[in-house]
Amino acid sequence: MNNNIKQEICDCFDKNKVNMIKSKSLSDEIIYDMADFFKVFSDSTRVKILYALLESELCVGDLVQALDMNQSAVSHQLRILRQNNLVKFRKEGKAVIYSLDDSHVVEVLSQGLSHLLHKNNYKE
Amino acid sequence: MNNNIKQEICDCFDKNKVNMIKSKSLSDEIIYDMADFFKVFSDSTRVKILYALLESELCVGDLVQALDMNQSAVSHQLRILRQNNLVKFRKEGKAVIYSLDDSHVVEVLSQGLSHLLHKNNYKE
DNA sequence: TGAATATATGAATAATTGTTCATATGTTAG
DNA sequence: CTAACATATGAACAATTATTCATATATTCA
Repeated sequence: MNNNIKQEICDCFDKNKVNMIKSKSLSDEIIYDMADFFKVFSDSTRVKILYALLESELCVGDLVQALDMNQSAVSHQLRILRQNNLVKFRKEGKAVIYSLDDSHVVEVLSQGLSHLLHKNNYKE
Repeated sequence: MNNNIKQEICDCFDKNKVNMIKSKSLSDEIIYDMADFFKVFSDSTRVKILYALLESELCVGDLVQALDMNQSAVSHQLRILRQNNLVKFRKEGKAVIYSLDDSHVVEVLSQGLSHLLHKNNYKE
């Protein structure tokens, strides 16, 4: 057995390590875009909307009913989802019908859910 | 007076659809936890920290150098990452060495990245 | 012991954000 | 045309949040 395991000592202000990290770091642009992408999923109203649209396309009025929320609040959040290309819409008469636009949405949501189910115990 | 009543319910209101959505909706508890989970990834400082830790475990001082940020700001964000079980730490002398705690972190980050790379064109 | 170092934290501040209210836009029916 | 409806939006407000400054805690070393 090899007891001579080299301990990884934290050499603070170790230029080599720091420079390696710096050289592999993503550009600020990508970092900010990434944070913004996840920010869209960080509001419960938007998550509710996305989960509802996972089941079916819906007009704004039906979304308002299903989520039991203020119409204006739903509209404002739909705008954010639209601007981030997570939902698309078509008009049908007076109604505007929203649906999921991005296949990543499903994956991101299910990843978040599986993370929580793994960590927590939710009762029925 | 009240001859200007705003209607909350639209004509396209589809009871069956709405009830179906309601019956399949997640509990508020899960929704809030999900939003909170993604909220952790919605700040650029935290994303930077996580990406750095993807390369190597790092003490706080090295993180501060690598990200070129205020020590206090990094510490505050590390606390949030800790509280959400995304990073773990061990002490080694005066230093506190952080590393990724959750396998989901890698998946979530790479999903966010692949989403952006598909959507955007980033220059070298 | 006390100085030096590494990290953490409370308070203050500035910036961002979600909701609500009121109203605007756009569509259809009469 | 006008009325009614469906949705969108601007402004105001409250709540949240990230950062900074100052300081506290904890560890090592002389």
